[in-house]
Amino acid sequence: MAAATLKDIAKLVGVSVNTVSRALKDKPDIGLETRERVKEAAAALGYRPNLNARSLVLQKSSTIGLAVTEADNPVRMEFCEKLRSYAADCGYRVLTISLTHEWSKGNREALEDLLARRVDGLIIGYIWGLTGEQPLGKILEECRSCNIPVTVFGTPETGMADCVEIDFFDSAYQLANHVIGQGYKDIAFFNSSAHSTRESGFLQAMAEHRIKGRAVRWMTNGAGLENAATAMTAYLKKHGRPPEAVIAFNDISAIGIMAALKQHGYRVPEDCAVAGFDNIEFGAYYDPPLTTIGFDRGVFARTVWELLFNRLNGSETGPAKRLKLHQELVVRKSC
Amino acid sequence: MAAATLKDIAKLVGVSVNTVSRALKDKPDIGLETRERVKEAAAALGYRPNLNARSLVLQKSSTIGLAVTEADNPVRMEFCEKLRSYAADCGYRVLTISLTHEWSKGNREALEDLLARRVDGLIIGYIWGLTGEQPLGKILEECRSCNIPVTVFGTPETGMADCVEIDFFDSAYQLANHVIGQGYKDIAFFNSSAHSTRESGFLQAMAEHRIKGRAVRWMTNGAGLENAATAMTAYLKKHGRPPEAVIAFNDISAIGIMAALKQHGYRVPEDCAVAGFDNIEFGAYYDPPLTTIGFDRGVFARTVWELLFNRLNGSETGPAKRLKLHQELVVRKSC
DNA sequence: TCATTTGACATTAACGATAATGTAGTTATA
DNA sequence: TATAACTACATTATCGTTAATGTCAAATGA
Repeated sequence: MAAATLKDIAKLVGVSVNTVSRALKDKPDIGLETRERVKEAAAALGYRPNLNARSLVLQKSSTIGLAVTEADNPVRMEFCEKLRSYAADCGYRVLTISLTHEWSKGNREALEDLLARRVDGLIIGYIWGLTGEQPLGKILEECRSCNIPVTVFGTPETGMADCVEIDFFDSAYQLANHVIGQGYKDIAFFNSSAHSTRESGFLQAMAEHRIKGRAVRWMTNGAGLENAATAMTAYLKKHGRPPEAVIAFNDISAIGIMAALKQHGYRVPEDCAVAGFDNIEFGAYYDPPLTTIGFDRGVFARTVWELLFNRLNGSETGPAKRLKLHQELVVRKSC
Repeated sequence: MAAATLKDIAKLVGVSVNTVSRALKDKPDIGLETRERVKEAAAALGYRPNLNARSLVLQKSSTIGLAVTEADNPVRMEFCEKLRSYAADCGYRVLTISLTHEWSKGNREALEDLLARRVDGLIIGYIWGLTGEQPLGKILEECRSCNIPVTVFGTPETGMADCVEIDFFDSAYQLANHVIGQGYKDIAFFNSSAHSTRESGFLQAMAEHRIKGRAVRWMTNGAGLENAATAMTAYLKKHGRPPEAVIAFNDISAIGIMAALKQHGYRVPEDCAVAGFDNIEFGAYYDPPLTTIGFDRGVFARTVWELLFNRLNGSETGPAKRLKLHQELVVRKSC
């Protein structure tokens, strides 16, 4: 009734449990005919190895934990899938969990759960605004003391784990220069609360062109559609009209902003140009298609995975590494 | 160096392993002072129970597997999160994997992996077009023979597992009636390849009003933005102008269709009204806001969970059950 | 021919946790 | 006072799997 075990196969074939184990793994010291009979019996019983038992005795699970925020963001999904694929090529399974930006009890429990399953490594990404804060820091410390390698990305580095950064300063700088190059002067940066790398790049570009940049923080939980729309509505109420151009924290918020603009009767880009970050698929299908900045997600996932894999196989043992990834402009009609 | 075990705590405190186990679980037969000392030592060592070992000896993992397609669809995400929450309330953890519609090797491997981790139950959802096909059927059969309860949803029932259906026939019927009620007569249903429940509901409503319905199948892998846009472009090329109204297979394809319409210079809804299914968040922020049909996702997730939970705790042992869930119109500006 | 190698298996121990059972020492009961 | 009952532990067995040894007969070599 329950799932078949090696013992069941052993009984059926009339050999010892160990012989079954070795036969199924094509190890030496097993007769040809015995091997055949074992495999047949295994197939007949629908045998499936118990990974829990295996990871117990092997002292490794061949599993890595992947924890990201905003898992419904298409960009994340694409990343997760690529990463799963790279890991699989190296013989690792991936357990994915989704985190929230606010460091809730749920986040901690979800990560604890991965550790309780004895993952061999951990990848944590896209967490904002809580670098070095107690909860994440404590997890990282525990991982270090247990010798579990961790790679983080999309979050300011902590020094406690390998880190792949996306160069958002440069991205914002590039994006701002593009917007400025279009001839706009009254440019507003719509920012999320505690994230300022992009803002700094924006301000840098503005300063170099001696334009006074405006950064609006809408101070909400995350850069979602609704928050962004609300922020633009508030902006309009305060200033009476939109800026000439808006750079949004990401594509999703850019779309929220465009929606609000249109709702109030403004045209994009004629009355207000809009650009975002991430290059999500939806952006290309909005009206107007969204100008944005993004990167090759395959390269990104591969970079993150290799960082972790080098720790897993022991080929890298030094102090925490730090890599930076570049983004490229995608110019469409919104700006 | 490695993670702390009960044995480590036992050694530190000077008691037996079993005493430690019982102390941490607040079971009787343990002295007050011993209990304290054990807990202190556990905290000091950063002890975290090994779930693999626990599930081995308990013969249950308190974990259920959740497999859905299109995990980047916001609707799915919301569902997954609610389900996780309900399961947690019942003491179950959830392992989530994402499937593809085409029944690839990856799908099977991912499900096998869940089974190999000895999940206590399985929830599979949003798989199209392969009901009763070998791969899924075989998995369901294996689950049955291992006594692992399964609940499926968003896919035609198989008779082999409990099933929660969304009443897409009725939904399409409602939606079509709304569109007809708006006065449109030349209405096209943009369908995905192998899914016809919605189409049937649409045609039924059309027939009742003696209007000739048109159903276009764009025959692609999934109802994504790009496929939908391509389909509408093809429609325009073929007919020279859009229909008066379009009902799309889902909100995502509705947006793709609207994007294509606008790209060719047509206005929505003036030149062509559009409606979709699902009520995704993006729809409310599109220009124009999308008319759609959806349901309370909390209720849906709870329904699915309870079906499985009743099997897990043995309160339901009969043959496969089948439930149907109703959807409600969300009328916005696009139609 | 007898020691030695080799092939093909069986046996044992271990992983970490838990349940069932065992056992001193104390307390309560007859 | 003898014995049962209880307290607070320790011991042992078990889950499914794998690695490290053990074992025995046949094949090989000197």
